[in-house]
Parts: sequence; C-alpha cells; structure tokens
Amino acid sequence: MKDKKGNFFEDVYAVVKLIPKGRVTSYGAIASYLGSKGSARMVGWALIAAHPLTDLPAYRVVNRNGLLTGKQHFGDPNAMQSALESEGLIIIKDQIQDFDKHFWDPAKELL
DNA sequence: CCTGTGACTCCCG
DNA sequence: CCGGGAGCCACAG
Repeated sequence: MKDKKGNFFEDVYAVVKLIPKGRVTSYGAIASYLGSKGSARMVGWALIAAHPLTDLPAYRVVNRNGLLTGKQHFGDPNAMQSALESEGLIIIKDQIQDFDKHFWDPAKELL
C-alpha cells in the first residue's frame, strides 16, 4: 500500500470484497464499474495477483456465462464450486444455475 | 521502448 | 451450434 501502481487492483479487491454472500458477478461487470469496460481480463488478472496474497472471494467472480473459468487457479478446482454451493448456489459442470438470479452488478447494487 | 501474456468479451462465418 | 480471430488494458522482463 506504499506504491500506487496497483491502483487498479485495489479497486477490484474492494468490489469483490463487497460481493454479498450467495451472490456472484462477472469480470466484465467489475471492469465496467471501474471504468475499464472491455478490460475484463484485467479483473481476472488482478485476482491472480490477489489470490494467494489476499482473502479475496474470487470464487464469487465468474465469466459472463456464469462458468467457473478460473477454478483451476484456486489450487483445487473443486474448491470454487464447493464454496459457491456452500453459499446457496447450484453449480453443474462448472456452470452456475440461475446465474442471472444470483448475479450481482456493482454498478447497480452499489450504485 | 517493445513484446508477451492473461481467471474476458464480442463479432463473424 | 461451434470455432476462430480480434480488441482490450495493465504489468513484467
């Protein structure tokens, strides 16, 4: 927190940490909320850097289809699904069921 | 300064 | 329906 070179990352961390339990969001939604819409990759990348260093609930962040694309980066692919199911979500083959119902948009929820 | 890479997303055929 | 390509921004070497 001395250097501000990770300014973008901090924003991602803050948003992800604000995701309510049992809710999920997409990389594009966060990127758009940060103003870097189109740079959804940066959000995922920020999570990679944050993953081992922070207590970021990255498992609440999935791709636009509600698919657990980044589960492989959790160390244990099953951990991501288990964590989400533990919060009341239903996942089949890495695909979140009723994703649109559990979708949490920072740009609208936080407003 | 240039290049490579990435947990994404959209468009086209 | 499914695959491939391009666009995108930030960071490391």
